Amino acid sequence: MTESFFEKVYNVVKQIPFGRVTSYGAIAQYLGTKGSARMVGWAMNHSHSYDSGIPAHRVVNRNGMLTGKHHFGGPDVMQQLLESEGISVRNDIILNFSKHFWDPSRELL
DNA sequence: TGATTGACCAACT
DNA sequence: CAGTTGGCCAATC
Repeated sequence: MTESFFEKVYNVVKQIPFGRVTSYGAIAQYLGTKGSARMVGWAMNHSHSYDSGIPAHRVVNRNGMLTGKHHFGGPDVMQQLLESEGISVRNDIILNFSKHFWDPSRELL
């Protein structure tokens, strides 16, 4: 397997169930490197260049805040996508974030 | 080729 | 309690 770190990130993000969200740090922790959470965000930034089918909108920061909403082509696109999956977003923050939170290292194995 | 940055997180001061 | 620093990996300057 010659998959790079960000390729693994894409692999995990694709496995996020519908109506669920996760955090950059959770993915990084699942990969075994919590410090590379920034890398996850970077990978998401170029996710469209690797595979357009990556639900990057399901990945937010630890606070459930839509930090990278501006990278979806619009400041409200990410929120609309999340609400479209039944996730309530208010003030760029996911409501009941813990409820929709999907931890790859816990649910996925 | 060395230095800087990046959609982060946790710990330390 | 708020601001700073360290850490991780890869890409860009």
